Amino acid sequence: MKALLKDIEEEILSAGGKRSRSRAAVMEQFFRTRNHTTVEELTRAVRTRFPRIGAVTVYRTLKLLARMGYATELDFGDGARRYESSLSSHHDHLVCTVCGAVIEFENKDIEKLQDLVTLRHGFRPAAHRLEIFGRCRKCAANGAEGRNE
Amino acid sequence: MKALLKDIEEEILSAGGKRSRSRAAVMEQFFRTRNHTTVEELTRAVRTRFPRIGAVTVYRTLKLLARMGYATELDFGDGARRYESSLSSHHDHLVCTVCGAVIEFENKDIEKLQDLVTLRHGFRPAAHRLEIFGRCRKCAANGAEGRNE
DNA sequence: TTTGATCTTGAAATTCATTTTCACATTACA
DNA sequence: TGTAATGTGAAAATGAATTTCAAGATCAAA
Repeated sequence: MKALLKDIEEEILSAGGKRSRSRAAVMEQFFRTRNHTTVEELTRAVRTRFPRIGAVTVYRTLKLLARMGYATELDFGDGARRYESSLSSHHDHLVCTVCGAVIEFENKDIEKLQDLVTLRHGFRPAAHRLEIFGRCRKCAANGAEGRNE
Repeated sequence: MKALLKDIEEEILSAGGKRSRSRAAVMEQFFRTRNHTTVEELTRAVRTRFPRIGAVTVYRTLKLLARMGYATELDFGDGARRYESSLSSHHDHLVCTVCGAVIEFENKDIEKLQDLVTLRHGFRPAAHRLEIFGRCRKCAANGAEGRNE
């Protein structure tokens, strides 16, 4: 973790950037925080320790991490962009449209089939995103209605 | 097509809605227009024939169609929500981050694997979305840089 | 067909996430 | 240490999407 932050800082340096306390604080909090966090959540979290850090810096830092490949932008259709660390192994999402729960899953076979598809189209994949929307076990049992029903 | 519009109108009626010329015009244009259209594009198209129709009505109509299951909301990460008719068979997308080209593909095997995954989690799927981002054949050959590089 | 309740509309106002601007602070490196 | 460049935060700007509201349509009952 300590090492990770150092690596990122050095990558920024060698790309012509500079170190910054604010950015370091945001990055550390980001890799600490639960996954699928929004800018708003992360800003609040960072501010408990560094009250003067602005939301703009959080936006900028997350965008930077995404550009460098350390974070992934997500969209679960609720109007707020979410970010997750891209360091843990790749996974996709089951999103419950009733209670908002997000279940992560990993499926190598699906990935392999995706590679076949891209190959067939001469397409060079860089990233992908698979989200399945529906009702989680609990909400399906309750027979409750979802956001779009 | 004529029949489709009639069906939708009747579904709206039996749900307590009323007929409307504006909405009919938007719907007809929507099913005529190329896929992956934005509200802005569709508004412009509708207005060539009905200049007084407002963008608000287009927003409302597309949202309605999505709620009724006749349209699907998409997000290719370029800041504008897109809609496609959900009448043609389901497919997913390869999105070129260099030139913006969108290639549709269909893969039953991937869908089957998805069903297995949801089953395993007791999840009742209602919709899913799979987008693969990267470079299309042409842009990969050119060695050009993409939006996020 | 008139009436009246209800839905729909379009323009303008509003909301809300995100981006840009800008003056000032911080950092890197000579 | 000087200084050129990058980073910061507050406020302003942007832009897509939604809400509001008064006026216009539509439908069903009388």
